[in-house]
Amino acid sequence: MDRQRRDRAFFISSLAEADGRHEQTSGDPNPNRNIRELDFFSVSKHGSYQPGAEKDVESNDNTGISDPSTGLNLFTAGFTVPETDHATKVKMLRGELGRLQDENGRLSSELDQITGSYNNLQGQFLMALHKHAYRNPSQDSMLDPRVSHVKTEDEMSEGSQNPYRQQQGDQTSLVSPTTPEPEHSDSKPMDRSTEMPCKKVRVSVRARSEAPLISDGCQWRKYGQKMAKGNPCPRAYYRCTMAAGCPVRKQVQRCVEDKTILITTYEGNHNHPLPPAAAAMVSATSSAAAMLLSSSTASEKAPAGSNGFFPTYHPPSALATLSASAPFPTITLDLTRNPIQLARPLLPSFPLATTDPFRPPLYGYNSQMLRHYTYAQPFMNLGGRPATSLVKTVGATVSSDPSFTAALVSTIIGCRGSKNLDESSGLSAESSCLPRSCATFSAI
DNA sequence: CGTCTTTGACCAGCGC
DNA sequence: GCGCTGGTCAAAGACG
Repeated sequence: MDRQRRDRAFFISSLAEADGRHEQTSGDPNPNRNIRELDFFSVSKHGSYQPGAEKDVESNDNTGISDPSTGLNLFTAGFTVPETDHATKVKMLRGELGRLQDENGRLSSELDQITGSYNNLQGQFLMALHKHAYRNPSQDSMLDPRVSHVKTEDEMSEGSQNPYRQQQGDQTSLVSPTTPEPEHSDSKPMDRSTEMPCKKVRVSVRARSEAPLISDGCQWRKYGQKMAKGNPCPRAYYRCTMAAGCPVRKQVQRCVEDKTILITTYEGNHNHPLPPAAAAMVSATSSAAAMLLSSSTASEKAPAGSNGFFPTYHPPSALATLSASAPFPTITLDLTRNPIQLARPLLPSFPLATTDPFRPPLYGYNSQMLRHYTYAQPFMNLGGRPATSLVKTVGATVSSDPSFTAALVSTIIGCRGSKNLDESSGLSAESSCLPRSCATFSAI
């Protein structure tokens, strides 16, 4: 392997040398550009390129380079450098460089296709999971039977006896899960089952804020306030006003133990595209939820060993916890904890950037999860309390109940607004998105 | 004047 | 059945 690194270093060094000598004739305004594009090979075992490495070249055995992290043989063509004719040398090196660039582009394209196919398949898999759970509610042994068969919005509307809602024609018709399920009406289209009937799954976000609200990018209208038992601070009720009939509601209340902590609980799916900040909020929650949902399976797939860059997998529950014992299954995203403690344990054994093709394969995570994880950390406050972990229990619980997993995914990850994540928020891999996502959780 | 917040009342679920 | 609690409504007031 060391020999291979030296060969690569020699090749790059030779190319730079030759390119520099003929820079004036090549007409290339950026003579180092090509070298930079290949420079990902130059990392030595010490983590940096060794300028003098080429001096240690003992021989060029033309065996090629097989990078174990990619399984690719990117330097297979054996070539020798004539020492007498620089023009021939440059010509050959340029030809080799062009070939490698073509191959690099082709591989990048293939990687994009594979990544896209993977994400597509994962989406189909989650959809299939959800449909299966919806059609087989009897298998929901873990959950409270009240939630085991989650009603569609139409079913819930039909079952509502609330005169206010009937009067207003509120399509969202939030009905308590204990409401008896109405008889099915043939007049209701059955294809509404695809609408992810999992409204009652909730996402709770804990964040330190002296302000009465945290800004999450959506527009909210306060419609009520109540004193909750056991908490001297009132609980405020908000509904989303970004679109008519948007069923999303949230509750805001201060933590009884620490009044600097604001607990915001979201419920329902947005029926409209999300603004960038809100999309970032959803994405952060999705990230935590996704990792939570994948914790048990990912831990099985994680590689046995670890190194400094790909640490051994730890469940993400230090940040996100999930409770199925509550009246509604609730994911709690705790942003009050110390990010330094959380950064490594949250980081599963997968690459963070899918744009880098020279990383190990994805262990059950799609690119959105990975990207969102990377920027989910900055808005965590410092100075939090020690992290607690419910994860193993949660992970086992979630993995043992596909219906709950599907419901959770469809509510938080597969919500109708979430498809706008990357479109509206620009939450691609660009690091420039970080400040915006951070602002998502800033106090207003 | 339109929008938003406040707040008392109402409703449903749950436990006793 | 009754009381408690959580959630919601809508009239009234505040605000720009």
